[in-house]
Amino acid sequence: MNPEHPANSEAPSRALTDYPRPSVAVDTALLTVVDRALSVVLVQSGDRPALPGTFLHEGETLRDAVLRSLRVKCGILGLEPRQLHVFDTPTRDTRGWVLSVAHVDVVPAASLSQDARLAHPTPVASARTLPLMYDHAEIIDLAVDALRAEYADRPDPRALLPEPFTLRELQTLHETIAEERLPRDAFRRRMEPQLTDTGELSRGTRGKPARLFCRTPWQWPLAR
Amino acid sequence: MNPEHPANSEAPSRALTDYPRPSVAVDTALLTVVDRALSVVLVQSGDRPALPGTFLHEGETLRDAVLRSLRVKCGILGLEPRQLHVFDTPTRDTRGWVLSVAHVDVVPAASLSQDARLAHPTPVASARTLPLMYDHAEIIDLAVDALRAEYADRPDPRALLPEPFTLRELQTLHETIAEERLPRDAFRRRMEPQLTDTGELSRGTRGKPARLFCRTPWQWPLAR
DNA sequence: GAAATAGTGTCTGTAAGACACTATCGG
DNA sequence: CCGATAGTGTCTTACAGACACTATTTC
Repeated sequence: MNPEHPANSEAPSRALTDYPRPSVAVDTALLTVVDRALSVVLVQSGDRPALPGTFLHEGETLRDAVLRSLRVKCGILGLEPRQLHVFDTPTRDTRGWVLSVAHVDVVPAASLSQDARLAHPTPVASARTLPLMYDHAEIIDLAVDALRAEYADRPDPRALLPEPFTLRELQTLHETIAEERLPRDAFRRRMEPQLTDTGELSRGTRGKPARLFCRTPWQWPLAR
Repeated sequence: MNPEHPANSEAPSRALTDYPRPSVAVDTALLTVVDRALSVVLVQSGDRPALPGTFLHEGETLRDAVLRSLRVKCGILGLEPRQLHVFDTPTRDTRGWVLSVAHVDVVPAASLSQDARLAHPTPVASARTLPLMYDHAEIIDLAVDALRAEYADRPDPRALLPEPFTLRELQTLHETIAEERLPRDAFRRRMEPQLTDTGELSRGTRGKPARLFCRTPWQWPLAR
């Protein structure tokens, strides 16, 4: 923002609202992991699947608009949306001049199973084959990249796993997000110092019981 | 964007423009390196220094708005703005509801010395002490972080150095951006494979003449 | 006991930092 | 020759990947 706006440079007495303004929307790639598949929540929008989104209301922050759209369209609460990119092609929406601020958010699958009519988790591999609207395929790619970057060095930073969990469960989650196998010993060496050992062991599983861990309140930059 | 917009869900016949819309601005941290100092271009805006910015015009992309603001306010052409973040606090501008899309762009110092009345490169360390407007201090921090990330692994990706250049010149530039000394041999080992040797040598300098290099058209991901 | 999984130890290759040494210019 | 800078070689340390071995449970 800058005071050298139209109201100053052309006609100081005119209000900002005398100049054309775009509609501003938010669209969110809500990611989750169901059954070892990295998935994105799609809603039905007219004849096509689409990411949940809404228009920004007056006096509302982008974050609040995202949370509102997820609440209304997916019945989801309490998340941490993160901005990805503003899509601004003037012709991207046939109804008029619309900017869309793409977001990513992440939620455990257990939190969204309330109403399958509203929220439809779809594996991202399948979603890529669907006729999505506007820039939604691109938003999904940006969201997945952002999630992978978050999970590259830290154990489950978005709290997808219920605590406590074993290292095996953590590794399976990270492999699902990375979409590749990870070396077991290197994974353990990197993650174990960042976890808190509960002292308890898993029970009822096949094989040797595994130690159970909790997430450690985040420390910068991997304190020693 | 999503068809479940107000015009659909509340009153199908009403147009998008019947609903309140924000003004959308762009603000750009235009970074450069002058005289071994990482600097940001400030313009005078009313009584305060500020980042160059403008309001988005109808039918214009954010990129074009950034380029227009740099052209009009700094006399600069031909750059590559990159989005950083959308600032959306409803009360951040006293004149009304204004969103600002923060950008970073980078330009060689030689390209902006045309009109000192318009463009004022200021070392970022000094800029941090100034009473900047709105969120501009935060934008500068985001811009510097983005620039550092770009320069961490690649030789002068924003083409700040005129070609050809010596490894010493390249290292001095990278040290200025990182604001720390870099180990000479490790820097050489990492950067030299990513450069093209011109076969020429520097002349007229003190000490042994250095080989002159050009940037190599970018290869992913450091091909071997 | 067999199968399965957890946890640990060791070797090797790579890359970075530290350091030293040689090479070649201007003065 | 001297100072200064360029360029190269080597040693050490850190860490990731590969691999193997031991430990402890269920069936």
